[in-house]
Amino acid sequence: MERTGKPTINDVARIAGVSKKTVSRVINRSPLLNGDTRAKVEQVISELGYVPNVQARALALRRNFLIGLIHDNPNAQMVMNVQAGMLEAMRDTEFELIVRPIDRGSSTMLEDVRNFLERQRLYGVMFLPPVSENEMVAELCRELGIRYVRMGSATLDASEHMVASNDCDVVTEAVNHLISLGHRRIGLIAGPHGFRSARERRKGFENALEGAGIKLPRSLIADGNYTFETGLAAADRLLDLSPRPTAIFASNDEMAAATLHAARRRGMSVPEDLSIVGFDDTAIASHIWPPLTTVHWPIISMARSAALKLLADFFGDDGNAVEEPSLFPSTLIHRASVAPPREG
Amino acid sequence: MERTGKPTINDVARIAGVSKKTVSRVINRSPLLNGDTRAKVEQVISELGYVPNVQARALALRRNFLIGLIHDNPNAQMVMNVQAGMLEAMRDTEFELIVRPIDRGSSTMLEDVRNFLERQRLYGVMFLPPVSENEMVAELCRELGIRYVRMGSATLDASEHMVASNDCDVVTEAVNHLISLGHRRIGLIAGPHGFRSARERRKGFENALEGAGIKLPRSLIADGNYTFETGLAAADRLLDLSPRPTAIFASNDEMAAATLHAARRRGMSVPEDLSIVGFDDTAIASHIWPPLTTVHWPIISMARSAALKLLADFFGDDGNAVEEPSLFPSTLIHRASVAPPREG
DNA sequence: TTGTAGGCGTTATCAC
DNA sequence: GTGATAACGCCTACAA
Repeated sequence: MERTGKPTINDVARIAGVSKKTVSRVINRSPLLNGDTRAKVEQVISELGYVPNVQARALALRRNFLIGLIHDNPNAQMVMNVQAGMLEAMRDTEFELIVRPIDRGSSTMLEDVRNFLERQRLYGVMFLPPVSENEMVAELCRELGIRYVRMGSATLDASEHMVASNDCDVVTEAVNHLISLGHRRIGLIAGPHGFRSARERRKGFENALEGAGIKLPRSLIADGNYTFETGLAAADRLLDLSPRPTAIFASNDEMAAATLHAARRRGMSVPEDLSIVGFDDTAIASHIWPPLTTVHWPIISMARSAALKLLADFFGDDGNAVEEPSLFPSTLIHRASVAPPREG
Repeated sequence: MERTGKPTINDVARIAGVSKKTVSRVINRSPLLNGDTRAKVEQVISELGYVPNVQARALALRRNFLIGLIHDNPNAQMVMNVQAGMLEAMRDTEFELIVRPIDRGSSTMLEDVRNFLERQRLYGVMFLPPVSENEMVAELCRELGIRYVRMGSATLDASEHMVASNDCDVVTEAVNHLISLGHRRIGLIAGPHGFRSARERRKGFENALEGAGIKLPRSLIADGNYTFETGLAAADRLLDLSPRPTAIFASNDEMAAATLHAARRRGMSVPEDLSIVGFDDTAIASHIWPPLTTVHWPIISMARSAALKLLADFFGDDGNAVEEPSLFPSTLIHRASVAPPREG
């Protein structure tokens, strides 16, 4: 009697003595259903251990319940936080998260994304920086008619497609803080050129100096690549200068940690000989000694919000739902890696 | 003429003047196909931009192309590395990765996993520790007839279901190294009780001391929870002892970093006043100052191997494929956080 | 409130 | 080699 494989809607219908459609109604909680019928069907469902087939459902509904996360981000903690935030929004829904790291750099990157989106026919996708900064992926989504949200360091798209932080302003705030402590020779370890976030943070840095009327020798800007190793090299370049900078703003924590590393390696103490400010507030920032003054951005909230934007149509019978914000202010976290310079 | 939505196999068949089945054969690279027919169909496919619908395919084939990753692991870098390793194995296949963090602790954990597996009908799942150590999830997979692989600190299952490291032995090696340098008072910051990895590492620690005939005061073992905060508290407890330990093995890097943090906070220098060994070789281990001596385990290789085990049936027309290993030896990485004790 | 017929886009069967 | 026809498991019309 028991066929191999799992029971289907037909089995339930047959055993419960009703039509498939009635079972379907039970599954989908149709309101117009006799209580007795429903009870009977539910009874059979639980006896059989029937579970609807999502693939068949997706086919019939012509849409599935998959949300994609596309990223080419080197920061593990950030990606995990994004996943956590998105999954929080998707909790108790039938949506699942499918992750797709891609290779920026690769010449076929855009084709890869296109293939992925076309094949999977996702309900929606989220893009993380830096790939999110690429206008062509947004264009692609529009062409394919697929819901998308981009995460970034500045507003690049319409509100329903964007969650952004205010990198530029918060860096200005951070550097102003250094200036207010008396620092004048402040170094910058910049991020990679292709990254919008790198540009924003650099702009914020320059705005602060300009606002304070400090003229900036070009040599006080060193290029990094958001990695520890490049941060180390950049820090060494800055610390080789004479006179040395008394403070360094590194465009992310990884490079800030490298700066600390470089300073210690040459016997300098932090913050006495050198103040350091990072960006991201990743685990390393609070775990190294001394703990890093850094910029915290609410990644989990941003990701949750992004997922909710993606799911807006799904939740949105009540069109008057509170609209999700698209700008998420970052904040400066004061810790022990910053102090006034030794010699005023 | 253009209907809304994407072209289907029917459109291709109609325009190419062949049957659906022929188109299907082209898609699936059936060998018995006239070259002309194939060329014509491929022409139409590319003109139309036709992409097969994976949901329909999944329905017809009665299996999909999704691999699940189930974890409740607090270590972001580890999870990301696992994802990277699995995706490496899945590259250029039509498989996709769907991630599912779960809440250990939750009383409905097992039910959640069951629902997830039953609904999604995945091709296979990978479990990360610590949930992978739970025998009931393996039991569940067997019951549901779903392919699974577990990752762990010791061999818990048959080779085709397991990728394991040798935590116990490598910790013994690490502690022997400390002993050979002259350390006698060696502290342990243990991991949480529920974790097999915590047990293995503790066992390795005890084996080394026993092997050297060192009797271990109970107070030299402090409990941690694999988090920075608990590591900090545990380290403080050990450093409050008198006499102090001259070396501490922390069961993971997070807690080792915390130990370093605690030591510096009280003005001790590392490794002069205290040697520290961690476990995991996460980014923080090499980035803090001094860089941590720690245990490296080949997570990416393990994850790649695990995915290949999952996909063995799929790849495995050639049954004589090289079998994937299931034991992956970890290695001790010597860095600057270890030195001989100050007073012999 | 419930059931029937037909379709979603693909693959398997088995003729031709 | 190729093509009707019938699954696969569900859902949306439209009837009853």
